[in-house]
This record gives sequence, C-alpha cells and structure tokens, in this order.
Amino acid sequence: MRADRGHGLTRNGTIDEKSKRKPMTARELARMIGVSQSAVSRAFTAGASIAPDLRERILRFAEEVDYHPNAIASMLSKSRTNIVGIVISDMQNPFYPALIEKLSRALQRVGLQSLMFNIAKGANLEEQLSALRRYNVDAVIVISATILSGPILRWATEDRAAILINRVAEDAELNCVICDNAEGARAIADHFHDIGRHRIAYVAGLAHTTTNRERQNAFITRIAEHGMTLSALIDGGEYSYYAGRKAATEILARGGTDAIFFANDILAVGGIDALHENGINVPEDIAVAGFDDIAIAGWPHYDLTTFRQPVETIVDVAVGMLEDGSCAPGKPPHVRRLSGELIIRRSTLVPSSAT
Amino acid sequence: MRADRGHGLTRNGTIDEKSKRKPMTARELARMIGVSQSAVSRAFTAGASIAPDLRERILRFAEEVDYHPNAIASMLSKSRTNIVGIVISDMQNPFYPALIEKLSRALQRVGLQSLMFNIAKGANLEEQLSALRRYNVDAVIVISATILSGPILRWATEDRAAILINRVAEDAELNCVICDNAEGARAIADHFHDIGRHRIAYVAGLAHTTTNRERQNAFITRIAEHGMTLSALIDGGEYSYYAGRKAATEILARGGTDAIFFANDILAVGGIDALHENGINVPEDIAVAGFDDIAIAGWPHYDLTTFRQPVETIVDVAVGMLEDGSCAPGKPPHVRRLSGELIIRRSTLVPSSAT
DNA sequence: TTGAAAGCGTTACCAA
DNA sequence: TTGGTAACGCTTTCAA
Repeated sequence: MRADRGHGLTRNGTIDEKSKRKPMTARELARMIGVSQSAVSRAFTAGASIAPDLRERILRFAEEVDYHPNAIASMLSKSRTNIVGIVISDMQNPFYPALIEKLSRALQRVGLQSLMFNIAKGANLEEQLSALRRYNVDAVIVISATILSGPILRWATEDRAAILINRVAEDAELNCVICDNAEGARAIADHFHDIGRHRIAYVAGLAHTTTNRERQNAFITRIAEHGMTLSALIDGGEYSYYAGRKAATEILARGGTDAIFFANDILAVGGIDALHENGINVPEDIAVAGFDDIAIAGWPHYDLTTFRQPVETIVDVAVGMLEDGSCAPGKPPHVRRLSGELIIRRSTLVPSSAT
Repeated sequence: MRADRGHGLTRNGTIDEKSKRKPMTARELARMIGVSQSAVSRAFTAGASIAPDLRERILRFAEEVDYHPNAIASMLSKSRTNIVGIVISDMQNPFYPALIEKLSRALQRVGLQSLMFNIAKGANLEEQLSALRRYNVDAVIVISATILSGPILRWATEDRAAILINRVAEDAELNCVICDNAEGARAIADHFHDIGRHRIAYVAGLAHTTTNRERQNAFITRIAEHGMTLSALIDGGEYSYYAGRKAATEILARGGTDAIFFANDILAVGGIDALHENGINVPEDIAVAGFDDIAIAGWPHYDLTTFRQPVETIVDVAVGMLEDGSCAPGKPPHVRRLSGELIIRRSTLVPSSAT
C-alpha cells in the first residue's frame, strides 16, 4: 500500500473555521520586531552568531506572542528530525515497558522524541518498518529479543544510526547494548552451587534468541564445571507466565530436580505458581531463579532470586552512543556488554530455621 | 531551554562519507522517467487525477530505484503529520502497556504513527508537552488517570484534535473514550450482594482521579441500595501493588469486612497477597474484586474477579474518532462511555464444596 | 553581527 | 489528465 488513505483528520470541517488560527511563523515574528527572519532563526539556534541582546529581545518577544519554531520545517531544511524510532514487539513481558519508559524519558531529556514502532509478530515487517524510513528518523533503537534480524539489518546499515538493546546481531555488524548474559547465568549457577543444589533444570524462553543462547550456554557450562547435573532442559517456546508454568509442570513430572533457572523472570514467576500448586515448597524442595529483576520478582509473594539487568545503565549507554555519534552510519559498530547484579531473595534462600 | 543542544547525531563524521548516499527525490525520479515531478507526487496520492497506466509506470519505476516519498516534506506542505502524540505517565500499571500496545497497532493500521510522550510526574509539564506542539502532531491522545487536566486542556483546545482515554475532563470540554466505571462498580456491588457479602470495603487508588470518583460513588451508592455496610473506605494513594497490600492490611486491622472492591486490579493483586500472608482465605473469609482485567488477574494464583475494560473497543472508538474527524478542533466534544464485562473468578467464588 | 536569498522535497493551484 | 510554479517555514550560505 503505497498511497495515502486520507483520514477524517484532513477534513477542514466548516465548524472549526473560527478556531483555525494558524500558528505564527518566524517571518511574521521578525516583521513584528523589525528584524530579519534569519535573526529569529538564529535566536533559537544554540551557538549561532547573534548579538546576545538581540537574541534576548527576540526570545522575549517570542514568548509573549507565543511563537514556537515549527519543527517540521526545521527537519526539512536540516535533514534531521530529532526523532528516534523505537522498535518493539513484546509489551507482555513487563521488562519491556519498564525499559521503554526509562528510555523514552532519557531521550526526552536530551531533546529526542520517541516514535514507537510496535511490530506485530506475523505481519509484514517491511511494510511496518517502511514508516521508519519515510519519517527519516535519526536513529533506530531495536528493543526486542524476538524480531528477526534480517530486515532490521538492512535498515540499520542503510545510512542510519542503529542500536540493538538486549540482543546482539547475529549476522550483521550492529551496535548493541546488552546485559552480560553469560555473567548472569554463571552467577545463578554459582549461587545454586553455593546453596548446595545439584540437580539443576534450565528453562529457555525462545531457544533461538541470542539472549537465551548466551544465558543457556554459560549456565550449562558452569553447571558442568561445578559437577552439578543438568536434570532438565526445556524450551518454553515463549517468554511468558504460562510457558513458565508449563515448563515447571514438566520438570516436576520428570522429577529429580532441586533448582530451576528460568531464562527470565516472567517465566520464573509462572514456574513458582505452578510449583506451589503442586505442593512443592520453594525454595526448600526446589529453588528458583530468574533473570531481569522485573517489579513482580520483588513482590513478597514471589520474592524471586534473579539477575538484575542494569536498565538505567543500558539506557544511559544507548543514549550516550546517540549523543556522541559513535553509532553513526559509517562508524564501526560496538557491542557494549554491561554488568548486572545478582539479587538473592527467598526463592533460593532456605530460611535459617531449616538449616 | 529554547535553543537546540546539538547531538552527536548531527556530526557528519569523516568516516561515513562513503555511505552518505542521499535518498532520491521525486524530481530526480521524474527526470529519469521523463515526466513532471507533479506526476510523481500524484502517483503516490490516492485519488489524485492521474492516468492509471502512468501511475502504474511511475510506481513500478519507483520500486525499482527504491524511491520513497519524503514524509517530512509532505508534512510541511500538507500541514499534516500523520503522527499522533500519545501522552502517558504510568507504565507501572500493566493495564497501560497493554492499552498502548493495542492503540499503537491500531493507529499503525490506519497509517498513523505514535509519538510517545512519557510524562514524568514531578517535572515541568509545559516543557515536556512543548514538543507536542512543535512537532505538529495531528492529534493528541492522553492515556493517564494521573495527569492534571489544566495544561492538557489548553493543549487540546489549542487547535488540535484531542482524545482522553480512560479519564474524563473535569473542567474542559474534551473528547473522552472511557469505560463505564459506574456500570462496573455497580456490577461488582451486585455481585458481592449475590454471593451474600454484607460488610464491604472499598479501596481507592488516587482518590481525586475521575476514574476513581466514578467507581467509588457508584459503588458506595449501590452498596447502600442493597442494604450492605461500607465497612471501610481507604485511599491507597496510588494505583500500585504495594498500595493494595497496605490497604488490605489496614482493612484487616479494622476487622469486620467480608468483601473488598479495589479500584483496580494491580491494587487487588497486592491486596490478595497481603490477605494470604495474614492467613485470610480468599474468597472464603474475604472476597476480592478488582477492575480492568489485566493479564495478572487471570493468573491462576490470583484468579481475580474483575470488571473487564473493553480495551479493543476503546481503541477502536478512539481511532474511529480520529478517522471520521469527529474530534477535530472545532467540533463539539463527545464522551463515549463503553460497556465492560464482569469477569467472575475464584476470588469471589466460594467453591461449591463449601456451600 | 546582520539581512537577503537560495534551498530542503513535497503538495496544491492554475493553465494548458 | 498533465506540467509549471508558487507555497510550506525553516536553515544556511553569501555579501554587506
């Protein structure tokens, strides 16, 4: 669908003629003050060569008559939008809304706006992303473990700054900001070892995602190094509460597990509920750990041991890459792996009375 | 801060010169084909008067050479951005991410993009919203129960289509799409009556929000009509899990309550956990109901009776108002109140064995 | 430091 | 139906 559709928004109804007061332009303002339009433009441009008092006068006057520069016109002449496209696909996992909230605020703070591209799973990626190109966003931030990298890759390499958050590019050379998944997985494995568990299960979300592979590989390796047994390895098929429940049930059916590491918190939360319903005590019978540290993990009912992603740092690093231009189209891509933090809670902590 | 800051994004590094291939323009394409630039524009404009075969030829050629119309230029000349500003402030309550996800997808489907304005609570609203005006968004959709209506009001009335979702305007005449809160509250009250509860507590989120007032007033009124007792009326102070916990604890301390209606699900979920921890059986000792029907409400562990907001319908109605122009600046505002659905789950359903 | 004028890439109006 | 040409409102040379 290349052609416009035309919305009611276009219609200039008859009723609203009276309110049709068009916003003032720089030219009009200039005429009112008796300066050139260029002067007005310069007054609003940091670092432009303009006399301080003239700028002050223009800005004051602008405020009075409620003049605001038209950003669209500015975009056109500068070929710069100050908009970053945020590509997301999974709002069900609470980790993402939390991340997006922090990210959009951080962007706002440096004067960047967030244009949201909520990619539906099955749909035509090309079409959904076409707006990304047409709107000339300055940069693209992809927040999603579950989007194919093929089309994204093209977009990123296509003369546009791009950053992947929480995943790495498999085939393409792209900028990535990511939590050190291996570090986290090893921390969990070590912790299971510390609390004396031996028969360990791992539950993947989407097995093929880079996030999962990094966690899974590091975890399994470390488990082996400790001489512990991998009692089960399950692919939940998706990062969801219900997938977590199902996986836990399956693990119970097999038996012989005394600790489970779920690839992320939302899985783990589902897992804990399923364990409880089956009369299993957490952590006495089975210890449980997750990854991310979403808000729910901290709820007293779950009190889930997890590896906290450094969300603030991730956001800061990403925004920093935008600001210092290190993610500009031609530059060599960087992968920034950030340390997280093991958060030990009750789900792995046997009460001292039981010791 | 009126002046630009300048980001690294601006810098035209030296490295990326080679990738600096500027996108083709309509004029260039026109010259290649040997038609006028106007023709190219028309080929991409639905309903423009252009010969079908000419359009076809242009579109085919455009595809070949990868020409895409520059949306920014189009915005400038049409004074229309196809962007709607989405104002949000509370991503912690899972209801909002779910709503935003559906909304942004629906907008995308009709060719509208979503520019996210994530309003931080304490901060300067004027400044945060200034981008809304500068970017010339075609419409503003406010999704937030907790933002003051004063500044928003100004914005909405200021020559711009505006819709409030999930709240009504108190002082201003604005378009609203909202769940029928009173209907929901009454449904819960009736349900409590049906299951034979008499001493009822109500937990507000933010007491002053329109959402809460509608629910609270209707609920209390209906409770009285049924001859039931309002055993407690608590203002949680915020719509959060922890506020719910605290409220539940308070209610327990007072005693004499056999059913609680929390103003929304996230409160109720916290409430249930707190009740459990205090050895209270839900629903045997105290029945619990919420409002919204967020995903967590359906989790087996909570299995929360709630009043489901018709999110899909809300979104459809809002998008419809944008499309048919009924929310255009000059038109009289409408308040669309939509019916929800009582979802009865275990939190109010005493197992038949206990009957 | 200032002002004039040429873009930026479209859309829309007017003749042809 | 077509092409030419003014806007659209800003930024950015280029002279002054």
